[in-house]
Amino acid sequence: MPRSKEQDPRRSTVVVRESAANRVDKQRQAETMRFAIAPCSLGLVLLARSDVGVTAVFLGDDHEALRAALHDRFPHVELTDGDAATELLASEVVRIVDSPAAGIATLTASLDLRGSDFQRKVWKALREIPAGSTSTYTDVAIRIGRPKSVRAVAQACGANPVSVIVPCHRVVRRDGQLAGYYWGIERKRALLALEASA
DNA sequence: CCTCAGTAGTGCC
DNA sequence: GGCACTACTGAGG
Repeated sequence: MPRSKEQDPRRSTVVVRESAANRVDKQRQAETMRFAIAPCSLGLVLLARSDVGVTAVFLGDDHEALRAALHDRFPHVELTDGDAATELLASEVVRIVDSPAAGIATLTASLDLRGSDFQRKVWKALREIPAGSTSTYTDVAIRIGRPKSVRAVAQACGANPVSVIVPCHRVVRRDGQLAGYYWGIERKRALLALEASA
């Protein structure tokens, strides 16, 4: 599902724009990300991080598929098994998923979000939606000052590389329908149910 | 129910 | 630059 193309802006080349200080020199030598996979009530969660912060939180049912998805997302990045710190972060995400009341969606690590300016603006807005509540694509569009960019907001939600932590699952249609979820609509439903009961 | 147009960001020529 | 995608929405059959 994640496209695999040379000039996908979510790619490591964007690091240049994201934070010049952390840029790996033109990717002459590949950047490295560590990742860890842990089981949770939704299946498996994969967390990846760069030297800057968390770059990905994927959901799935299969170790290999998750790893492949990570590679699709960051084709030029060298992936290595997580260290203790990465495993810890993965377990934090599991905790946030399985007990949203305790989690309060804060991770003890910074995020390294790779995307366009517009996408990061959307993702930032999503992080302001409190657990247990929902917003709509229209509301988010208004909040970022682009009231007509409703569909683009939805698209940006779908491109969110850091599920759960950037709670794109809390955005639903104006009419109350759940709309879609990259990791499966059932997971979106489950996440919202867990948060609602917390 | 269903279709349609408006609309804007992004992917892929 | 161009064209075809959408996790949208409100209006009109």
